[in-house]
Amino acid sequence: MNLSQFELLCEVARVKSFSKAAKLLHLSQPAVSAQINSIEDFYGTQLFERSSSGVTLTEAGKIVYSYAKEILKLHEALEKEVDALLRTENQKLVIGASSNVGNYALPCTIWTFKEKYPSAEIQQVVNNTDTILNMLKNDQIDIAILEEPMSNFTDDFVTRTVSNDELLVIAPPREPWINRTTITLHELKKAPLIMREKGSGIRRIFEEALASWGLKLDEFNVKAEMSSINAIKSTVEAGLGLSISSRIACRTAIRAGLIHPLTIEGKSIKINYQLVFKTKKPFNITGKRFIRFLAGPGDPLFC
Amino acid sequence: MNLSQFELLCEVARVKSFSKAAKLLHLSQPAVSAQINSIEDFYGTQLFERSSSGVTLTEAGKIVYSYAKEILKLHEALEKEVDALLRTENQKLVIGASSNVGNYALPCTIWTFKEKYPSAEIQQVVNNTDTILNMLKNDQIDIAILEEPMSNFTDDFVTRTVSNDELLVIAPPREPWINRTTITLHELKKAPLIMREKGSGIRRIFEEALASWGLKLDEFNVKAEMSSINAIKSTVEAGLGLSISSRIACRTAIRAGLIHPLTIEGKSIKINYQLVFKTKKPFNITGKRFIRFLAGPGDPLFC
DNA sequence: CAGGGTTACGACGAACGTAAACATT
DNA sequence: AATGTTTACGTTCGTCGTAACCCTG
Repeated sequence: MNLSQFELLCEVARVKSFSKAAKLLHLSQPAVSAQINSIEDFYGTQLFERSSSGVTLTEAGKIVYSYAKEILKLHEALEKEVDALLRTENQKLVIGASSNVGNYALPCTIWTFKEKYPSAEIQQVVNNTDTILNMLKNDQIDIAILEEPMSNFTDDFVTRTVSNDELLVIAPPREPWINRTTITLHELKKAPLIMREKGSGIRRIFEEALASWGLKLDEFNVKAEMSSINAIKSTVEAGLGLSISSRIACRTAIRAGLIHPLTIEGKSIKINYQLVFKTKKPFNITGKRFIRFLAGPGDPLFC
Repeated sequence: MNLSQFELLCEVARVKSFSKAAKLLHLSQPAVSAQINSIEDFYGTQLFERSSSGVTLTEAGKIVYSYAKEILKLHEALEKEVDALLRTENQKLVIGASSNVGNYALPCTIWTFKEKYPSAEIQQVVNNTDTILNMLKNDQIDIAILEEPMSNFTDDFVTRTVSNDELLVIAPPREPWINRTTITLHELKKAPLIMREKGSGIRRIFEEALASWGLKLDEFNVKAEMSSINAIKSTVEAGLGLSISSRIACRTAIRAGLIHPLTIEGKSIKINYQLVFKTKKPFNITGKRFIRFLAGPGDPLFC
């Protein structure tokens, strides 16, 4: 038996569904199914009652569940104690992140991480995707979290998808947009558009999406280029144009009614956020833990 | 992290040596080394101080060790509870064993096993190797423990070595043997010899050893064939001849001074005791546990 | 027929054993 | 030399994801 199997079992028991647990653990449903089967095989009895509307713990399952929680708690305490002992050691980790990730997602992630590992010293660097990538190459940062840097990557780097998001068109919250949920590509081409600067991951993803539809950014009515997401939001809010943003970057502004989100009719532009680091990097304990942490249950960035 | 890794760590900590732990856990030394390395990597710090005279726990290692013991204890309690819940279920396991194993090794093994899993119902069948094999084929027993049945086996069976032993020549504890520790092949060929019956694993192993030296049993002076190990020992003790036996079958008689062990000069005949079961066998919990148990630390048969 | 769980299968990585190297006494 | 650990390498087995399938409301 494996601690991660206990974690899986606890997650399944908590959400009462293989498929939901699979999503939360970043696994496929069959993988969860197989793991549960192997655990049941280990204890020689069924632990979950399967039904078409999810699963429930059997009597034996309840026993295993309660002990599994205890064991995991004990192991967390173990990690904390080792942590306390090594407090004097090098626990520093420098994380670089693109604007979207660094400004809107990562702070909460780091906060959760530091709650689990209080002695970790994390330094955060935010810049646009290209700049962060260069810093990673030059060893100025240990690890990066970026919009999917696609294939322009050598074997020297490891990438691992940790979350996903989508691109939105953002508009001022008034006519003609306020009562619409979509915008046609044709409309978007004509509208005044504010873009992020070159080197922005969001901009690149948008351009790649355009390319896949046979379009180029030149054909659009780009009024301004800005490197600050806040500046863009303010500009859109002021009604000076539309822009492109990730959902996470504008979700609070949307909730506050400051800007209005639109999707492009019939299209959807997904973003994968990835962890990137050098293959040969010898991480200290904080680095190893942070990588493990991002692989754990729940969405590490949208927490 | 894995429970078996905790077990390995505890074993290493207990015996303060990678190589000794490897033997006790039926692993190679490099395997233990690699596992410890991977555990140390997980916690981000060294857990054992290596020296040429074994290993000692570091401060961090002591912490991990104490928690590991707790976690394993908790997991044993978990198994016990599941066990109690399933007490009404089918917990029966029929184990067949050859004379050597069944008479001299298995009783203690089963006793230890039942101490760990009190609800297990184990029935033991003892007969010679060939008979036990036939019973296994006919599903009269669930599992067999035998002298290595070599290669005369199909894919339908799984074999797993669980312990080893050696063949001895046993002699009466008086002249001319009492002051000797070895016997030449030439002497053995001439001496009156008492053999186990055909179908005995011990006899087959002896005959195979002879064959590897270019000899046949016909060339020996076989005075009698007996199917009872006790009868053979009594006969040897009475000075009526020499015989061949496994060390485990005669160790108490040797300790009591009733018979005298000899090895064949320049030769050594090893015995591997193996667990054998049908590949497709769907074991109940007792069966699974028994198989796991035999793979655990310590020599399961010479306990 | 849609949501949820299982089965089948190919790919990848972890763990093992063997053998050889290396370190210490 | 002997004992004990590490490194190197090929093999095997476990775990994963994809895709197809099956069951039930």
